[in-house]
Amino acid sequence: MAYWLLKSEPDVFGWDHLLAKGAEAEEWSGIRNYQARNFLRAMAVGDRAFFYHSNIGKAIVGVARITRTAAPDSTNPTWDAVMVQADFALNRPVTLEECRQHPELVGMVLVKNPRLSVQPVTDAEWQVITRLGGIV
DNA sequence: GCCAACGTTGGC
DNA sequence: GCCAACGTTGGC
Repeated sequence: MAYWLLKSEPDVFGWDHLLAKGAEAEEWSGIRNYQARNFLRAMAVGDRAFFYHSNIGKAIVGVARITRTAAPDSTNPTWDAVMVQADFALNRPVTLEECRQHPELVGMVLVKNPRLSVQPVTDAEWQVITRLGGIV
């Protein structure tokens, strides 16, 4: 199983919105960047993804699960989208600032390239962040 | 194929 | 609201 990080602007589509969908999956559409698209295509059903809030909060707030591999984006079929479902909330948000400060997280893509909207997360980074945030 | 110009993103 | 960083576009 691979780990990922998905960015969202909470005032557009936030973690609460995904949580509210419960067992219903949401199409992760709107990705218009080749690097991000390639990561979407590398996703497998069952992979986990951190849910990151940019602009407001600037923190990892929850864990989502990939429920469908990449397929044409319904809003623009020349691009791809996966389906995601809320999995667990974190006990507390793990902020970008914390990732910057943490010696094991300074190499994160989130820290090095915060603009990339779909990112890979290493096993080690995943363990550190879930330990920091705590799984509910 | 290079690179300058432009647009977008996101942290501050 | 500003600006730095990055990606994309288009002229050459």
